[in-house]
This record gives sequence, structure tokens and C-alpha cells, in this order.
Amino acid sequence: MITVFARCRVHYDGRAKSELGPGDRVIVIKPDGSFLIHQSKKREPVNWQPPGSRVRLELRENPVLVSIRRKPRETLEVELEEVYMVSLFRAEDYEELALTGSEAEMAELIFERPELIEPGFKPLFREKQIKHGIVDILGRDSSGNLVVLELKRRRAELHAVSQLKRYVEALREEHGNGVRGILVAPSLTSGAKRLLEEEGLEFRKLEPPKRDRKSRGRQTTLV
Amino acid sequence: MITVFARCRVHYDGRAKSELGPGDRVIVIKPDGSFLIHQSKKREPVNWQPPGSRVRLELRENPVLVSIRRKPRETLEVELEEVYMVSLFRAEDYEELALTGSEAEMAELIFERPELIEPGFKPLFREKQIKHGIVDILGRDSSGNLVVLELKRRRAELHAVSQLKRYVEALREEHGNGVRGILVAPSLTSGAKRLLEEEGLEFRKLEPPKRDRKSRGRQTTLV
DNA sequence: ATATGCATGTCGTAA
DNA sequence: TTACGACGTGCATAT
Repeated sequence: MITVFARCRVHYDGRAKSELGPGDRVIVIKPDGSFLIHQSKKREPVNWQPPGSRVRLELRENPVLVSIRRKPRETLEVELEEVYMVSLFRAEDYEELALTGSEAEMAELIFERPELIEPGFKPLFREKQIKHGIVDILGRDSSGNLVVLELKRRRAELHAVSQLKRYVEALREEHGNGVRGILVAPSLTSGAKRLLEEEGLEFRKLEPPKRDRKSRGRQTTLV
Repeated sequence: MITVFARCRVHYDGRAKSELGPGDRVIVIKPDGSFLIHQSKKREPVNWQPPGSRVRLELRENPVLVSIRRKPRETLEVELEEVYMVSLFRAEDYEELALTGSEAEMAELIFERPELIEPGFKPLFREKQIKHGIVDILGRDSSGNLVVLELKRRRAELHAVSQLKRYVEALREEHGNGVRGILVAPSLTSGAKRLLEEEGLEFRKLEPPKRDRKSRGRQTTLV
């Protein structure tokens, strides 16, 4: 990884287009082609290039770092007015992040303990493709109704209710009116609650579980 | 801004929870509290803390960088096993990004040249709050119908059609059936097209304009 | 390659 | 503060 402290101007053209006047920034270039330009505020880089981009240094009046992405074609040019520091870091790293508390783990939990939704609930499919989208969990209740679950790891917003409604309507068109929709989340915004109730959809409160040592991709032994 | 090259372990607990085993990473700490940990791949930091977090250095067996955010309470601990470099950069920067090609500029364009939607179209409101959400543009057509526009700066997906459908249904409940919905975007995904047609909604092709020198927040003189 | 949806999303804006 | 939606979203996954 290369890190540069410099006063620079930045020109970007691609999906959008931007200009950034002169100022001091931290530039990070990764071996996978990722290119980050950070101002002294915010979590987000002010400009960037994603992995797979190709970088080169051009010598014009000022040296210019040029990073190019194809597909979509995007160009990032960093005009270096003054370079305060350049450093190369040969970083060795074989570890991957192990994260827990995701929506995927809420789904696992529901398959393990379906009674968390309601007595007699039977989950049947996970990430089931239907006519207009992909349902988080599709199952049946004790009365034989189809039940669509839409899971959210955080407070559910209008967006989540729209999603659930879209799935329920698609399934009702195919399977008739015996289709229920349940939004499963730790909580609901006011607007989400209003739309949910108006549409005759339901809500079950469920927090995303924080398990021990959830490793990327596949779940390891539980305690 | 402080930049550290180090072999470290990372422990995060907050909205979710994660562990990252030992490896070489680049750490950036900004004066606004932003805290970034970058591995040698991907545009995204593997762990982070947003602006407003408070950082301190604790001396245990190893030195540990602790960054804490309140509301929500989130803790990030970086256990430094070996520090290769530490550097402080007093970055002076008074410039802001000027970006063009946004959805906001599509809206401006439509207010300037409403015939891009159709002859006789009259835009009335921008970002208009309605019962279930906020409509991008609300206007009337030459026949006196209410017209809802949903704008997307890039290829529109199912998500965009769901949004438009939610707005149109909310307005139909209030104003009766003389309500049209038009998705305005450079293109449509296959699934978006299918749902749009099934719902009797419409599509107008429009690219986000790249103007000269669009500055943050307010638009400057056009050529 | 396209389509779909999650994310510790982050960020800006309005009520 | 909460709600809502954009973002050059990035990213993984399935087709």
C-alpha cells in the first residue's frame, strides 16, 4: 500500500463528474487498484477509485496520479502541487473479518427456532426468487397460509414495508389470498408502522443475534 | 490526520460485532473523530468509526487504540502488536467537492425543460411529502392528471418501481384515479420493466446532465 | 455481465 | 432526534 500526504487538486469523470480545488489530503493506493483520497473530515473518501483500477504517475507541469477504471470508464486525476510524504507499506495480512449481528444470522435463528415468529410457523425457503424480487424467508403458518418474512437487522423503514408488500402482492397473484406478510425487525419507524397497518401486514419484533465467532461465509460451532 | 502502519488485531462491538485477527493494516484517524482501518484490498475500511467518535491510546500488554462513539454506543479497539510507522499530517483544506451528474440536477433540468417529460407537462412540487413518503417531482399533465415522477440517476431497479408505486397508490387514495406515475432514468432493469408495465406505470428515458462547475448545495452560473 | 438486496452502510435534509 | 431517500454508493450472490 502506498500512502501520500500532499496538497493536490482532483478531477474525476465517469458515472458522474467532479472537481476539487487545492488542499491537503491523504491518498491511499492499494495493490488491488483501490484508490482513496481523504480530506480531514468524514468517514467517506472525497474521491476514489474501486478495486481493479489501474494507476500510473504522469509527469506534466506537476506530477499527476492517474487512475483509470474500465467498465464503466472512469478517470481520476490527482494533480500533486506539493508532496509532503510518500511511503510504501508491504502489508502482510491473511485474516478476514468475522462479523456477527447480520440479517443472515436473523434468518439462521428463525430456521432454528421458528416459534420466534409464531407457534406453528414452518420456514420453507431462504432467499426465494419470486416473480418480483427475492423473498428473505418463505414459509407456512399453522392454518396453511403462505407466509412471507422480510427481515431487517435494524429499525425498519418505509422501504422495508414496500419490499414486503411487493412480495406479498406477487404471491397473492399466483396463490390467491391465503398469503400473509410479516416484517421482522428490532423496531419500526412511525411511517413504516402506518403503511404496514394500512396494508394489513404484520410485525414481529426480533433483534439480530450476536453469536460467538461468526466467520465470513460459513457459520462455525456455536457454544 | 494521524496515519499508522501496524500489525494489529481489531475488536468491534456496537450495532454489530466483529473480530479481526492479526495482520498489517493502515489506520487513519481524522481530527473529526473518523477512524478508518484499511486492509490491502477493497475500497471499504474493514473496520471504522464515524465522525464524532473519541479516541484514546491505552497502554496494556500492547498499546491499544480505543475509539468510542455514543448514540449508538460503539467501541472499536485496535490492539497494536507491532507499529511500523506513525505520522501526523496537519492538513489544511478549505475546498469542497463540486459534483455534477446527480439526481438533483435531473430535477433542475426537468423544471427548466418540462417538455423532456412530455408536451404540456407542468412540474409543481419538488421533494413533496405525501402520506407514505416523499415524491421527487409532483406535477400535472395537459389533461389535468396528477403526475408523479420518480428520478434515478442510474439504471432503475425493482426498488425504484416499488417507490413509485407506493407514491402513486397514496395519491390515488386521496385524489382518485387521475394519477399517473412516471419513472425517469437512463434505463431500466428487466425486472423493473416487468413490474412497471404490470402496474400501468410509465417510463421516460433521461440521462443525468453533466453541467459546468456544479458547486455543493447551490448551482452556479451555467454557460 | 445483469439483477437483486444487504450494509456497523454514510450522508444530507426536513420536520 | 427521527424519518426518509440518495449515493460516482460498495459488495456479495445468483442467474
